[in-house]
Amino acid sequence: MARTGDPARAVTAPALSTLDFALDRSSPVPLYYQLAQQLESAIEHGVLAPGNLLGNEVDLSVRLGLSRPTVRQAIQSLVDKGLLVRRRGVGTQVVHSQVKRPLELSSLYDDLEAAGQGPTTRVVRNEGVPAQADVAAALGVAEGGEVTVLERLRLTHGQPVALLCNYLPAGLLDLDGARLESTGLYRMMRASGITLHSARQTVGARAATGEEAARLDEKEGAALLTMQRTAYDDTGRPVEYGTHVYRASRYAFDFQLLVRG
Amino acid sequence: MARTGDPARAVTAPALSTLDFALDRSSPVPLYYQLAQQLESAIEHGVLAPGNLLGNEVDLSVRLGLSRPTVRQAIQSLVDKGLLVRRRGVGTQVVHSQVKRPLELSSLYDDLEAAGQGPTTRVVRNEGVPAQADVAAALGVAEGGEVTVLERLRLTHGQPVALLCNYLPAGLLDLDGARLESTGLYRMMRASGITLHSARQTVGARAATGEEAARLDEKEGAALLTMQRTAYDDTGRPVEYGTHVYRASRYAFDFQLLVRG
DNA sequence: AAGTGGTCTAGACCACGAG
DNA sequence: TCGTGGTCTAGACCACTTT
Repeated sequence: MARTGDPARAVTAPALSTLDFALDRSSPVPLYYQLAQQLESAIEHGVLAPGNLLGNEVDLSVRLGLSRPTVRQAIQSLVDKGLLVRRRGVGTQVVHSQVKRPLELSSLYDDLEAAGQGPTTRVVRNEGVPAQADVAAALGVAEGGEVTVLERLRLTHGQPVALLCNYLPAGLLDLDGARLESTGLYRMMRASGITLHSARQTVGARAATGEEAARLDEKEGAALLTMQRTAYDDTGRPVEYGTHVYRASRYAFDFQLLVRG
Repeated sequence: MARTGDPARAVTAPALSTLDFALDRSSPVPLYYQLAQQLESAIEHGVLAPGNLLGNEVDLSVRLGLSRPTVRQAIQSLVDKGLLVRRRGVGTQVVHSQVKRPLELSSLYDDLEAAGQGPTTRVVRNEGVPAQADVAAALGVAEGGEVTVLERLRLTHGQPVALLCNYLPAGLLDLDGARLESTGLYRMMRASGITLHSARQTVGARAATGEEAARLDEKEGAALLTMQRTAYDDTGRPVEYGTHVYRASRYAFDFQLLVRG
């Protein structure tokens, strides 16, 4: 299956002309967004194959009955996602395979969004405490001020995978234990109108202490993966600070980086 | 230093009206980009403080002698970077402190862009070899086809930090050993006209083998941080596949995630 | 009611890359 | 030379938030 050279045969997608984009002008969903979604779906389903040209923007806008800026906005959003490439004098083409789903920041979502079927969560601790120095600094509150501490043990298939310790500003959220075990922290935040925007993470490794080993069913000294994270909402306010420890034998971070042009 | 509530006093930046944005219409640099840079600089230097309103887009465009879409494009780019927040009916304001520099994908750049003063690199191996199965799959070449293998030892302050093993498609690059040690892989790629676009990474941990321990000046069984990465250029073509091992006692990944709206 | 950003239009000219 | 995307304009109407 040699796929070495193959100089990106630039064929205009034959299906594109017959592809019917259903644009609903009465819908509250923006036109550029409708178009972007349908293009993305066409790429995902292989209707638009890697290397296919999209046809120039002017023609496309005429055929769709949209203005060129609107079509550009749709295309641009897919370029940002890494699905399309624009080249002056050439055209817009579907990116050369690979790298399908950018994984939606999996490490962040996996951790905050419990749910699913395999993974379960046991809430070990959930109470208000005075903030230690590092917590206070991360959450932007006074040292000794009240914060909520949340300790959870995460398991998959009955086996422990991670120890999660999170701190939240006091009163940010109603942390019902039962819902936490079934719903996950991230969904509870979202349901409370908190929009996550960015997070700063540090990922490292170290040997397990005796207590960690006992809780995670590892031997003392086993390699653990550690992660510290501070998450911010869309106003830049810190909403979560956490220290997580993972069994390296059962867990790894898997994520996609996009280089900003 | 309690900075708890402080309900984001929405004050229009007093300095904004006197801020002189120097827009050069004869410059090849796009106007929206010039504006974005100057806004970013103003935010960075504290001229625009967190929470400050930017003033509405229409006024701003009139005052700058630009059209509204152009001003919007500048603002949007800073919103994407997480420096500004837009709210309907409210306005655009500087994000509420924290999270200044998104670190420019440091883990990727740190690794590829050697240079600097502290870190040095020793090239241990640099030759063409037949691709093993995992390498072939990652780089999209035939199994057994020729690829370039590159093994490097990275040191800071004379101490070993990491073992880097990278595979590149054969003939992609002129890998001059001397330049590799001083310049770094990433810069050499960029100089060859290769534009990095995205990368897929897996970060984990494990205990050091005897050989790794010897090379990294650790004890056998010490916790190591591991990373596998496949990097792609802007056409989606894989340009690098690597397996890296770091001394956990001296290295951690530090990066910023932006949640895509 | 007033003000804000969100979307959309119908043009225009330019710079770059391919042939 | 010609076609492509890159940039820019000067409007318009709408939805949402605050007062």
